[in-house]
Amino acid sequence: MKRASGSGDAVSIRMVAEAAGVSAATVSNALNGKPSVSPHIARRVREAAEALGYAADNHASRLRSGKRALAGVVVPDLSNPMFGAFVSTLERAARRDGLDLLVVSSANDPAEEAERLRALRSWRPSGLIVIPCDGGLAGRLPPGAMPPIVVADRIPDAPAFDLVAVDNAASAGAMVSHLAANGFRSGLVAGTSLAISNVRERWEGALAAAGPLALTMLECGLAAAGIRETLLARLARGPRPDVLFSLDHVTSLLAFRALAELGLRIGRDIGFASFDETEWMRLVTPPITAVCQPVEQLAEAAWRRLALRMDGDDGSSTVTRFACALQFRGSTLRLPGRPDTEAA
Amino acid sequence: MKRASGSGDAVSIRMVAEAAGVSAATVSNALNGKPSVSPHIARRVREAAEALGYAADNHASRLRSGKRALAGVVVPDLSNPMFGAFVSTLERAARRDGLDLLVVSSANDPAEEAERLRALRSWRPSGLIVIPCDGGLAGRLPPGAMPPIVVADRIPDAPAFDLVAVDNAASAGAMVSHLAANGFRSGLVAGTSLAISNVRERWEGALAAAGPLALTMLECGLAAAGIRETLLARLARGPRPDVLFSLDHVTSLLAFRALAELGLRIGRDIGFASFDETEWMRLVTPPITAVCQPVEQLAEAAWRRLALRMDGDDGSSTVTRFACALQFRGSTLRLPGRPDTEAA
DNA sequence: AGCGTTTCATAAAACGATTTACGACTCGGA
DNA sequence: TCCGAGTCGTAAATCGTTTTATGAAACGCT
Repeated sequence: MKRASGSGDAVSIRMVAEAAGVSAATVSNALNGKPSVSPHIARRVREAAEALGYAADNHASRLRSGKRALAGVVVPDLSNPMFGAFVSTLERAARRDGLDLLVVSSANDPAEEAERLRALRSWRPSGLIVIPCDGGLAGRLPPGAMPPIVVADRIPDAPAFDLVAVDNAASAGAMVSHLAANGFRSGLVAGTSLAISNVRERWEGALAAAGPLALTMLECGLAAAGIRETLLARLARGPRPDVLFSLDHVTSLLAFRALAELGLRIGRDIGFASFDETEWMRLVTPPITAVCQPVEQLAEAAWRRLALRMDGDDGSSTVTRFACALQFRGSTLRLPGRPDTEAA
Repeated sequence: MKRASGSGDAVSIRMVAEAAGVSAATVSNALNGKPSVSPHIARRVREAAEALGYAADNHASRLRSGKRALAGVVVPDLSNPMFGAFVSTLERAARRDGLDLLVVSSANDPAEEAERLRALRSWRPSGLIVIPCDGGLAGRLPPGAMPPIVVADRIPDAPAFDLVAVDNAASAGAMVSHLAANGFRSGLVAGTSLAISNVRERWEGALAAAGPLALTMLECGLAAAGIRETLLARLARGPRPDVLFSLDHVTSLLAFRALAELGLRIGRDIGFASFDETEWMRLVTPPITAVCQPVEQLAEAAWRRLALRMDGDDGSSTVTRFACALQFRGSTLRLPGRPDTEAA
């Protein structure tokens, strides 16, 4: 049988040595391609290793050699497709550099995040990529030496980290310009909370680019139920905005449903745009205009940055921002009820 | 500064020992709560460890003690939300048992899968959970001793593994019964390939439960472009089926678009149901009837099974199947063009 | 005081690999 | 024949931790 009970009966370098009739050191040298072992012996060793199904124990190997072997990544929630894609890309990049990836989730909970960082550190990873659950990451690092850390997507309060993120302000601004150009005159901007850096940056960027478009911010909170309530309340009473711009995909989803619930037809009664694209936005009728975050680019860049740090670059911390692509779709065509008021 | 260059300058047990004025062994005993160390000394050690920010090196620890510390999980594609949710649940379960999770992706490529299994083994994980990319997993295990393996979601050709999966046949059957009861008389069943066990089981289950509903299978292949072409070709010419039942979420997505492209109105011109639910199905109009796979249950069950094996259970391999919930929605209401032909 | 038990800290031996330092051997040249 | 320079394999030291075996001190009892 191939399967055995655990790792206790794994074949060690000494067994290979014995089988090949050489010393353990020679086995190590041969398998690691050291030139100081003759081709004849090297072949014998390789054959013995093959026959026994030997694979060096990474723990022992790393312990003695100190070579890089692991990197860690902390995300707020793996079941979020965006983070899934992020980790997926990261994993491929790490593998290219011969590192394995320890993946942990903070469940969007600061305490959990601190705990997971602690646990991660015991594996002595050569580097860490973190998508923090809030701005307070710096205060949650375990005491003592830490490997280089690259922060992605969310902006920490302390500027002491390398940061790779999306150009929130510019992208939100571009979207708002598009809305203004299409004749929308009043906009409701919905997001979870301005305490979240991404949301704040997007709101500020939108505001700065608003021009003739009058914008109002609506903070909906972090819980799904609360978001729904807040949106329904605001849309049901008071003057109806020309267009709704939601600043994250969770709010977008709930907003989409709220609009349906209220009988507001997207593209006819009200315009709709989303920061952050998910699959359904292309499928509904009309399809939803959205800001697409370049997740793969983010992950690639984060890894590149980390690779530099792991190679000893100790320059001051950098900020890398990526532009988002804008997908203009049917949900933000000019409103039919309004005349063309383009002020060119 | 808190951040240091790498793991080279990490504080070791000896430094703690020196700081506390005791031996390394005592530090180890104290921190691991061994009763043989007096409360007075234990406190001194804990304080010293705290002050220096000491955390034991897991590699050394695992090497010497042989205690369980890592488990591995192999998925075909982390950016697939279903697998993301699976890994997410798994990670929480593993943590509960004090294990960290090494996550790797096989990119749906058998060669890559073999490679990743090899790499994983060098970490001497106490257990492995694998969602194989095809049935040939057994042939891709690296030679030599392996830890216990639980296979999830996809069914391997060789029956030598513990298996945790969804009850494909029964669920597809239940869906087909629903369709038949709603008066649909001809159905097109679309899936990637019958060579994939999940698809095959679903098709066979559907067929067995068809009753008065005449079913045809349409294999669309694995590439997105090919799936689209095949669907368009089949739907454009020949007799139009009353209902389309797609057997996986990728095919569902492409089918949804193909129907739109052909101008076929779901729920009016043709019924539509999907095996596997994704977010958009609740959002489009009409919403799509779907079979919902209990991903979290799958992950929990897979971990429970693995935990048993890691505890030394060496009974013969088991198969655990889970029923899926069916969500009946607007896409499979009785077709308006047809009379009620219910054969009570 | 003498002696058997307990209590508690430590020195030393692992764990499985890599690296260092050394030694045996061959070869070429004078 | 003898020496210096290469080749190539190995014994031993080492990484940071846990475990085992040992022993010193304290205590209770006669």
